[in-house]
Amino acid sequence: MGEHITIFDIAREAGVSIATVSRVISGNASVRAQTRERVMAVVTKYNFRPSMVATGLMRKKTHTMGIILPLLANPFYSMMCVALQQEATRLNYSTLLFQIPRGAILQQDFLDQLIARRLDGVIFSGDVTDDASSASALEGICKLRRQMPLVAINLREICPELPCLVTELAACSQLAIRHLTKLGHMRIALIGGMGAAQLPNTREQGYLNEMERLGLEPYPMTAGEDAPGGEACVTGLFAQLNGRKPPTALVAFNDLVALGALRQLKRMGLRVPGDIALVGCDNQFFAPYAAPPLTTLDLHIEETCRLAMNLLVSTQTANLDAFAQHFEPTLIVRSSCGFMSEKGKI
Amino acid sequence: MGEHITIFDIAREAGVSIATVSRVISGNASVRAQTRERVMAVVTKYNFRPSMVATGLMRKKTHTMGIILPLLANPFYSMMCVALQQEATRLNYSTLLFQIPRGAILQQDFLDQLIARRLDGVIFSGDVTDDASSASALEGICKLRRQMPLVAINLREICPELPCLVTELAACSQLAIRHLTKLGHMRIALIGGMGAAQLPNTREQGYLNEMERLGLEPYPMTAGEDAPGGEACVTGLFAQLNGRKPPTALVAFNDLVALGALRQLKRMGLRVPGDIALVGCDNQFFAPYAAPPLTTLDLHIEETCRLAMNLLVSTQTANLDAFAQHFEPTLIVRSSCGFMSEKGKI
DNA sequence: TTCGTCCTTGTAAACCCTTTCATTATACTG
DNA sequence: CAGTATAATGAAAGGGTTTACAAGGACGAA
Repeated sequence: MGEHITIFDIAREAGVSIATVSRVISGNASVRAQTRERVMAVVTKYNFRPSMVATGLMRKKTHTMGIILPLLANPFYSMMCVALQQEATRLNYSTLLFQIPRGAILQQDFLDQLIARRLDGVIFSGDVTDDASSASALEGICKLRRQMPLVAINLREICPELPCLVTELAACSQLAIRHLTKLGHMRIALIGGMGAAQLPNTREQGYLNEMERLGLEPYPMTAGEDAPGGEACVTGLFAQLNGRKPPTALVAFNDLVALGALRQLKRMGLRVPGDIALVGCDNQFFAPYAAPPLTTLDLHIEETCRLAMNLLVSTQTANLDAFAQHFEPTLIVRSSCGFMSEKGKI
Repeated sequence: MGEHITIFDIAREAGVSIATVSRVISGNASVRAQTRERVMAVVTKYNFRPSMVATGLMRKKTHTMGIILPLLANPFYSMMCVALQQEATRLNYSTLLFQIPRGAILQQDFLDQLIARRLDGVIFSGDVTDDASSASALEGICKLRRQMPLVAINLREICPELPCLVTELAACSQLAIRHLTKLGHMRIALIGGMGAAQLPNTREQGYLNEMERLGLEPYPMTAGEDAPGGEACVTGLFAQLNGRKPPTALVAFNDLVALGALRQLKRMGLRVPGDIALVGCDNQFFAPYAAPPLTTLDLHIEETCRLAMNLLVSTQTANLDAFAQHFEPTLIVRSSCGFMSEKGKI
């Protein structure tokens, strides 16, 4: 499209040097009022704005933050994206969005691109699993962190050097289980997840630990992270009971899984919460609209994201090595667990 | 974070001029094999990649596309974002995401920023309404289009100059209504929307037109675009019946509205599809998991997005003025409308 | 008047590349 | 082996800014 107007054009038309135009625009140098006005007139006449790629080159600052998330198909990550992007805008930054599917390791090539783009910083979030791909992703992140400001969300304390905001994911399972035991449940299964029982502060760990603490025997776990996964999980769970009595309550990895579980349970003729209780996680937008409305956990992810972005911006001035802040989930009670009074059957 | 390594460093260490390094990297000029190797060794040693901000300045190409969408809170737009971003990545572009809430007009200030960033192109999508804010947004878009490559999705043919990919939204209502009439319904209401009855190719228009074509009397419309809105819509609809018999079928503006409607209907003691049929729109991920699973319309938005991004990229070489391509929605039948046989009650 | 300040402005270097143009090295032809 | 065509390289300009530095002018003090 047509040529862009440059600072030279403005300078010529205003009858001053480019330096003066630059000073007028940036506003951080003294310019005679009369000159300023003359320049501003031309500037507004053409809607002139300095090319950010040129200023980026000079100032070594692109005013752009990278957001690296797994596929946004999971609305939880959409929420994060929304929150991060909005806060960035508020802070006068733009956001470059990258979706890297879990498992696709953060290859050198990708990291190099981030560097080449001279981003001012990067926010990273994603689920981590026990397997090798996660380890290598983590490694990539740590490497990246040495090259540019980076703050991680929910990456747990695996890379101690990483400035991290972490939701207490283990506490999610704990809260869910406590809620259920208060309602009288003792046979509680965790459905969904991505196989991260070895890692600290995961829902899997939280489940295992809390069950042990209460002297309850955990059910074998089944992996899954979306609605179809949730269906498969309950099928799988009931298939590998091996004579053991079925659970009276399910803790889902997230609301998506819960949604799938709901469907499969209905298919199996089990009523929620009448026959089996269910608690989700993430408090996603559809949770109140499930049938029955889902009891779930709110992770306060928007607040986390806001803080993360602010932190990232302030990185430029402050040192955040090993910064960490923790967020506690809160239980949102709706009706998928029923009420104490209904539970005479334990 | 530490200084970046530049092409000078590479050149010095490899004992060649920066021009040669540049040629080796870009690969589009002849360099003696031996020299190339020597340079490449240094390049890989340091993982050197030319700064994209510098190349952006030289080549006048940032390899960055802007994506302008309304709030991603609506998973339909998340889907678009995912699809657009993925296709961009495939085509070797990065995407800068902007969420501009509908109503927040596309101010000059925002447009100027897009220019200042020297984006290679912009994809725009959003709902359009009858009111002034939409008109002004459209105007902003048209203005932008004169300054940089731009393709619009579902913006209808309002700006004839705009290269557009458009889903036949009016056809959505039409398909839904036909499906319902085949099942015997005659009292059909449209719930949700944003007040766009005046505009061509909107669900609202489609509803009105098709009802008229069939000689059926339309119900007054109620606005809303998310799940809470859907609840309000059915409440509102039943409140302003004025003695008229209630509808036996509801066409929802989208699946979110349908979800809300489902909840409110249940609250009112109406069973879906037993007492009232419901069709959604967008075929969002949760549609199969609603109770009952939602009959809805698939807009093939991923395909649309893929094409849009390809188009945008090709804009650089081809002229797309007034390009337009239309996509037909397809009906996805699940169980929220029941089956013909159930309907003895008309 | 003359000197020293301060304010305003312009000149030019720098940022990190790509690319044109000129130059030198190599290969090819007769 | 001379002469020419071609391949490989380097020097330098250019892209659009910011900013350090220098210079000019106004002004008050001595």
